[in-house]
Amino acid sequence: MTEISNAEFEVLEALWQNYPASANDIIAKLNESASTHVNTNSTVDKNQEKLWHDKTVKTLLNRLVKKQAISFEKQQRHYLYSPLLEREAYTLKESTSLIERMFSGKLAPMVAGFAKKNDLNKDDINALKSLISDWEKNND
Amino acid sequence: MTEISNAEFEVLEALWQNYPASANDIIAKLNESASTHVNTNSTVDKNQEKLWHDKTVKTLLNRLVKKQAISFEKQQRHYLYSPLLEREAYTLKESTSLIERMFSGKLAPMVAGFAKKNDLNKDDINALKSLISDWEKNND
DNA sequence: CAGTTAAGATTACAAGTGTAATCTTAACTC
DNA sequence: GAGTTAAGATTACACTTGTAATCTTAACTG
Repeated sequence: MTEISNAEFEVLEALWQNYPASANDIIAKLNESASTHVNTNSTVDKNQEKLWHDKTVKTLLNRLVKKQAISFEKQQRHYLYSPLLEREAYTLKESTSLIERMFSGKLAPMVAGFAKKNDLNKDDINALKSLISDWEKNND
Repeated sequence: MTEISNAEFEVLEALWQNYPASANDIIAKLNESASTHVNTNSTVDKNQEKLWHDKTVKTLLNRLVKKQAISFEKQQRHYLYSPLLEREAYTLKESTSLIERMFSGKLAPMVAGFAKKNDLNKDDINALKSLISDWEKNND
C-alpha cells in the first residue's frame, strides 16, 4: 500500500473524527480548530494555525481515494467520504516503523528519551503503570 | 531547520555509529549489515538488504551538509564527516512529533497501541518498570 | 611531467508532495 | 429552459526525495 503523506494524514484525521462526511464537512472540521478564539471585537482570531484551502483539501481527498485509504459514495450532487484505513492500525504501523528505524524496534529506549527530557508527568506515569498491570494480568 | 529525509537519516545513522568518517567509511558501514552472510561457496550472499550505491551516498552526504546536519573537514584528498546533530536530540524530536500528531502528544496511548497488539514482551515491561521507578526517584 | 584515478561537485530525472487554479458538467434558480 | 453555481476532475508547478550518471580537478603513478 502506498504511503500516506503528512497533509493527507491530517485530512484522514478529520475524517476519522466524523464520517461519512462531505468534502465541505471535512474542510470545516480541518479549519475549525484553526479559528476557535474570538477576541473582544467579536472578530474571529485565526490563531496561528494554517487555514486549509478548499481546493487543497479536494486534491488530498482525491489522492487518498487513489491510494485506497478512503472511499466515497455519491450522494445527490456531492460525495460522502469514509475511511478505509483504521486509525488504530495506521498509528500502530507508523509508531512501529519509527521505533524500528530509530530504536532498533524497542519501545523502552523511546520512552526513556521522553523520561530523560522530563516530558513525562504524573498522569503519564500512572497511565503507563496501568498499562503494565493490564499487560501482566493478560500475559503472566 | 530543514527536515532530514529517510535515506538521509540512514546515512546519518551510519555516521553516528562511527565518526569522523570518510565517505568510503560511511558507504562501507551502510553496506556491511547488508552483506554479512557467507555461503558454502565462499561467495558473499547479499541478504535481502539493498546495497547503497556510492554515488547515492555522496549525494546524501552533500544534502546533509547543506542542511547543516553534518560537517566535514578536508583531509588530504578526501573529507572527514561528522554529525552536527545529536542522535538523541533528533530521535526525541521525531518521537515527539509523531506522538504529537497521532496521539495528541500523549505517550501512554502510543504504548497502549503496542500493548494491545502484544508487541510487548517481559523485557519491555521490565524496562518500562525500571524507567518508571527512575522517574519516581527523581520526580516525587 | 603526462596520464590515470578517484573525491567531491554538478547535473539528471522521475515520483511524490504541498498548494492551488482552471475545466467540466450536473444541479439549482429565475 | 438559460444562466449561474458549485462539486468533483484535471492540470499546474515548484520543491523534495531516491537514485544515480557525468563533470572537474587535485593527487598518485610510472
